[in-house]
Amino acid sequence: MTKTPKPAPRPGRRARGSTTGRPIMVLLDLLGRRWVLRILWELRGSPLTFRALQAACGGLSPSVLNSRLSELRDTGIVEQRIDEGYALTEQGRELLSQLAP
Amino acid sequence: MTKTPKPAPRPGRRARGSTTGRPIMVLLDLLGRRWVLRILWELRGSPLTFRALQAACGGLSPSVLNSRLSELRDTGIVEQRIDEGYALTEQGRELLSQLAP
DNA sequence: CCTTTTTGCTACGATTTCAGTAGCAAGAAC
DNA sequence: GTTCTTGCTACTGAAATCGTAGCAAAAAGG
Repeated sequence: MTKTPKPAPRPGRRARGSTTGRPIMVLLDLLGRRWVLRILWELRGSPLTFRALQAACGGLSPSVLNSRLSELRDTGIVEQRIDEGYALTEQGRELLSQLAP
Repeated sequence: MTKTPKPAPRPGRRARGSTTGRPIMVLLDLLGRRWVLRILWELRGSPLTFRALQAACGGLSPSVLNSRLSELRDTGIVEQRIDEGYALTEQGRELLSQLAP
């Protein structure tokens, strides 16, 4: 492929996945992490406890699950409820509805 | 990729949820890999060459890019066109439209 | 022809992330 | 008290990814 029929060369973008300033890139980077989509998918119904969520995801490492849950809590997609476990926030539910695979 | 000729879209074993025969798990697993969502996002417009795609993704490793492109080609989401580079297939475009955040 | 540039892709050590198991503190149930 | 569940941390080996260098083939230009 030699002649790239690109009408306009895209402006040079320096975006390193997680360090970009564009929110869409941040979102893509967050969702692109391992198990994140799966976790959101498992939480789409009712809230799940830590261990129930771990079991639902095929017994992934608790360390990784904890990392993902921390990230998702920091971004306000997932929240922790007393006596219920982890659940999608309103924002997270809205996101998942737009992502519905 | 050093000595892995073509170990299927899944090196090792990561299809835990897919053992139930649910293709949604396979899809979530594929999309959950690093850079996959970003690659699809960059290809949403016009086809890009290998190097253009690499630059668009912030200069990710060519080895990783090649791996992801191979996986996406295997699943029929991305195709390679002569003199155009890589592009979304009709199936890939449909998938992205349902995923559009 | 020949030379230069671009492109697709591979190789490989260094770094980061993940898997897998074990285990602990706190609370509830018994 | 003991037993059970839950949320979570620690640790080690394996795997994925990064970052860079480089090559063969095709195209661009002379």
